[in-house]
Amino acid sequence: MLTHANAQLQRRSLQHEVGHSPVRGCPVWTLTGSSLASGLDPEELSLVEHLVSKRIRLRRGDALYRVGSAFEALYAIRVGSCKTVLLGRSGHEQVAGYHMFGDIVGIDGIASNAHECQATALEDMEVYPFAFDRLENLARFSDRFRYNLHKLLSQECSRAQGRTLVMGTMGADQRLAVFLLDLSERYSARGFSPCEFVLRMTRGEIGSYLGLELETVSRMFSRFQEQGVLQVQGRLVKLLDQVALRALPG
Amino acid sequence: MLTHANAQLQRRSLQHEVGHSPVRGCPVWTLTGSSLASGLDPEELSLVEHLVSKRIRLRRGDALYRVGSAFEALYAIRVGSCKTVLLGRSGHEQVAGYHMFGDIVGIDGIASNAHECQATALEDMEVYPFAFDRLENLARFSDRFRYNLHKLLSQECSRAQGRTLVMGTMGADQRLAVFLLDLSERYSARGFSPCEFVLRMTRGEIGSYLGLELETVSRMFSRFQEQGVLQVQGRLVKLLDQVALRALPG
DNA sequence: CGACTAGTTGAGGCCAGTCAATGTTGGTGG
DNA sequence: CCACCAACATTGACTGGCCTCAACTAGTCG
Repeated sequence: MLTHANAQLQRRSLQHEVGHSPVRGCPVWTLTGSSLASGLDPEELSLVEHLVSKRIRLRRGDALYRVGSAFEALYAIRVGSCKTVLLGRSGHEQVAGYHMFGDIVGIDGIASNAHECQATALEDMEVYPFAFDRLENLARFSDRFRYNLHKLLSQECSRAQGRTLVMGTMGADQRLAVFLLDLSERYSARGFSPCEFVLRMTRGEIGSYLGLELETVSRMFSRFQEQGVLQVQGRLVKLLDQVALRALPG
Repeated sequence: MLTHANAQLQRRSLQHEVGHSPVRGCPVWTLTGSSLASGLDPEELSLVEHLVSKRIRLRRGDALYRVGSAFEALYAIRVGSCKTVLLGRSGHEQVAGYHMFGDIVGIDGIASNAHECQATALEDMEVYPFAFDRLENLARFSDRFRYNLHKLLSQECSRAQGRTLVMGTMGADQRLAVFLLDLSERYSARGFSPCEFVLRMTRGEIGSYLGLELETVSRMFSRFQEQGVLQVQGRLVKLLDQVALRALPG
């Protein structure tokens, strides 16, 4: 109950901050918040906006796309958050990413023209689809937009590569610390508190994302709390000692 | 001695296969072998070729670029192979990738205009630099090339993401199996034997790449040999039972 | 030859996985 | 309003896989 109210509050405060028209308007704020539209002049921005023809609503648990789905578009998240899940053979699955409003998902489909993972809403969502052929077309005319698109793709690489370093060299406590600091930074970049936020994932999903078991994640939360580094109550997390948290990873 | 002769042989046989002009010529074969130039018509191909102005030679151990180097170009590997290494703070480092001739390296620099890892030659190399601003420019005019470029970037993402799955969910034996099968496939795609090849990395580098210690890698090699799955002699690997190897992961 | 690097193998310890029991939360219907 | 249920979370005990430390071998180069 409290957590939900908190989310509401956050959402409202963001809307205020970026000062966008509350509903139905063009998704300017979604885009300017994203890397795709940064630095575009008004004319280019207008072109980008006109790529958006509809808005997709998802309920918690719904899939935006599934493994093997034909790749048609990138999706800008306007409201809510989702996870992307990779399926290993034998049903073994792993959370590949966590995406919040302002993020762009669907990049995994470009390589093979079919999505390689499944995107599942962690809460009710609204996303704007951008047909990829039209994005590519736009990239032909706008130097800046092309640059942004390349940067977006490249950043996705960097992110994934950073994760391999985390998974390959760090212990459970370090991994969780990195995860929390990443969340903190991303919330902060969106105008929210970097010290207090609500997790949208279960312990199991966090563990899957970090290459750990859910029990281990739970234990690490408890240990951090004992050490006074943070405070946890279910999915509500308060970071008390960011310095200590940052000192953990090597 | 034998291994080196083997490499020589392999190299010559490839040259034969793709039928390129043996030396000094334009790097057509390098490009057509790569994803960047696939499907281009002769005119476009010519444009790509003209992007190449020089050839860089590296000796084993030399760095093609270092962490923090200004990002200027992507590099097509004509001869040899290299590793890319990420540096965690506190000097901890991790091998991020292994790249052989026909591959393109340097993508890690796009996101922040500076390289995020270091590329080090594992043997003597020859690479062709492609100034990135000129690549971007070309991407403006050629739809097909733009598509290839996006695909290249996206594939890099997929590769990294696949690695996180390996590192997050698999045991030491499975990781090594995946690694060997990946090598096998890549050699095979270049016209070499998928069953017999020479590793260009030390046990320590393989371990770093897989998130394991060098002793563990060594032990896994020994175990596989005991089981009759493969045969190892130093860096020369012969895959005897690919079925068993493929059955391991998943 | 000696110094060095790469690789193999063994012994022991620790971190995280596994199994299992219990506690907590949120939603549903009597 | 409360009982009930399912999903989520916590905690403990035990196990095992991988890391760590260490000794030894093989090949390389000045």
